[in-house]
Amino acid sequence: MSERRKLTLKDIAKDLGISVSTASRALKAHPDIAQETIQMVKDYAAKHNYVPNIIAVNFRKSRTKNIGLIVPELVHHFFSTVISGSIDEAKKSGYNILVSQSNDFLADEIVACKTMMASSVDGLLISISNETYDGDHILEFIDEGKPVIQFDKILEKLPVPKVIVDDFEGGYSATKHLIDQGCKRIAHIAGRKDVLNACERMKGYKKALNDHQIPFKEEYIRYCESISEEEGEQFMEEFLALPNPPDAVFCITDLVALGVIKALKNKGISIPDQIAIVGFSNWKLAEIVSPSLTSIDQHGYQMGVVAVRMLIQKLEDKNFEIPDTLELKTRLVIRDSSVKVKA
Amino acid sequence: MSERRKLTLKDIAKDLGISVSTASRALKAHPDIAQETIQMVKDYAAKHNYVPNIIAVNFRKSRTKNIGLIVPELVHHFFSTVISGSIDEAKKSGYNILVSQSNDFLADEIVACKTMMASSVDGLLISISNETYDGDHILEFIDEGKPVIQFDKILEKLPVPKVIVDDFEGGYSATKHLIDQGCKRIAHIAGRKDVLNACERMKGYKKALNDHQIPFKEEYIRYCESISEEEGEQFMEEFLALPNPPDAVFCITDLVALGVIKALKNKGISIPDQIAIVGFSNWKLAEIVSPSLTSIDQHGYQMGVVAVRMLIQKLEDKNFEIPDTLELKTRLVIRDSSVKVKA
DNA sequence: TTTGTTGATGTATTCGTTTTCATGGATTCC
DNA sequence: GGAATCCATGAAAACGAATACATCAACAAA
Repeated sequence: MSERRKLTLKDIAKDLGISVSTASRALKAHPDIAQETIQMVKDYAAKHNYVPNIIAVNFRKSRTKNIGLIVPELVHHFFSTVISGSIDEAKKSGYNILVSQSNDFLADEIVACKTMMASSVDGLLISISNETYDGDHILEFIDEGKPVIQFDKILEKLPVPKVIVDDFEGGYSATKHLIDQGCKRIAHIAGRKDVLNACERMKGYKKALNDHQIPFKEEYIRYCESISEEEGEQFMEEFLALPNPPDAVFCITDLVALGVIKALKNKGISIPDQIAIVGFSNWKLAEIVSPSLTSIDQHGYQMGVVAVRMLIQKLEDKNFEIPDTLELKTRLVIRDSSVKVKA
Repeated sequence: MSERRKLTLKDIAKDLGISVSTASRALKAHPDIAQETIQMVKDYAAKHNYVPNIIAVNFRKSRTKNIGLIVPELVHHFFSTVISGSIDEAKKSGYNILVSQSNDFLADEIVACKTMMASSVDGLLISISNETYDGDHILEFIDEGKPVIQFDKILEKLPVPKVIVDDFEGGYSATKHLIDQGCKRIAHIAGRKDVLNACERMKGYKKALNDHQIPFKEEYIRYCESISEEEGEQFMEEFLALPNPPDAVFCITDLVALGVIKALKNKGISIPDQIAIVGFSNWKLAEIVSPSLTSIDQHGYQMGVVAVRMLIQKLEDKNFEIPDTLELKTRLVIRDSSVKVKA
């Protein structure tokens, strides 16, 4: 109904008897413009509720103020935390976040990249899929002069800055915590050997054992393929069948730990007294399961914030050099699944 | 490095010795243009990898192809499902989704609306906060000629189309399911009386009781304020203290059901044999808890898809009339927490 | 031949803002 | 008194695509 055409600079100029350029400059308090003129224009603009046409501005500046964000999965506690952080941080500088998901398929990831390119984002944040071993589709952004930052799941060989969690430290502190609880036979259900994050956690695990004179035993190791609850359950059953079963399990992720808990409950084995458990990622479910699950928090929100902040710095100042790798520390969140009552 | 300036229509026109307008029209196969010319231009464009400058196009058409999406909480299983659906659907038509969250505060919601307005979205999808009883900030979009659709949590009095879940039916089928299991004393932990969804579920609950000649008893009703696990636990304890405790509980949400389960486990009461439980929303946790939780699925993904589809239809065709209210049916997902073994 | 019609293309304007490059008056300097 | 220097402003040209309107040839109808 109120078909009021939007007020433009031209309207202001005409009404005030000045030129469009003066109006434009006055609004940004350009030093060339007289103080009174600036006041006059600003007052007029405020009174008539002038708001610059952002589409025109973006066109003029050839930018969109949109930042692309590609994650493997959107309906996922960790990633939605990251998204939440990036949106909040981007908003502060007037940027928007466009989210897309790869479903952990390379093909979808490539499509997502193309879509982002087509909607002409100013820059890209990406956490790669499990299938991504080559980053040509990502490098295209660089070719177009659009900065890119990788986060969490990264392709190490890509010459693109990275924001990651210190998985090594996380693996170390999870394992050390179990050692501190008096555990001697600590198993590890790991992720795929070709996924970087998983390897780092494994390294942390090994280092912690080593630092405390506990021998590493291959029989206490299993590798997940799909990082599922079912795998956790199955591997735990295998561990229980060993002549000398472990007294603790460090799991690559909370979901796997859930499977482990299920297997132990089925056998009537008490957690943590007989077997202590630590997960990784600190998902919502860690609070929810019983017993509640000790886990490693990855500061997803913070990761989103940091990644966006660096990208925007680069966007606003071409000369800004994004640090090559930024590692966030993890945090051990102790809950019931790992704390042995002191005898 | 490759500082290749982007190919524009002007370049094509010059190289081909035609005018810019002919080039433009040829690319969209305008009927005025000769077939050979169309072919020639298209071939050239394909060969030189011409991609129209979307920022210029959007400017010319005064649109952004961005759709705003405001939810109470982003890190939330149901809402991220909705987001996932809307993003996927929007992508099909070349639209982007800009997500923002209100944290269930009115003030944040207003800010989010302003941000959306400032980034000049073409339309808005919104699920209101718990504090929103007045929609002036939402009507502003209508004033600006930008279509709006409410979804899930809606303000009924707002003259703005709504996509909702049939909460009444959900409440009814949850209750009926418990009745079918042979339960006679069915309690309901409800939501706030001033929240529409909660009331509808309550109505469905009452109707189901009534249809099966079970008297409604106020003593079996509790109202949550914050819809928390703690409330579920506390109210369940209150129920247990009754002279004649319920043999089933229908909870406003899965999280509340979780609290109920916790309370029952503490008391050593068996689920579902002594007390059966049904939740609502079918969050991830429903599969995870033990016993797994019977719940009502709200088809979040589908809701996102539908809402976006209608908004886009309106955007592409001003004359399209969005139906005033679209109700999606719920689905009862039966799990262990409610199925009594037949004696 | 003249007029009308159609088909294919070109010209010019527009969208709203920013920015480069004048312009012209006032002041200062020699 | 003329040149140099400011200062404040305006005029105009971008940015890239879409489009209303103009042109002009070829051909058909009269």
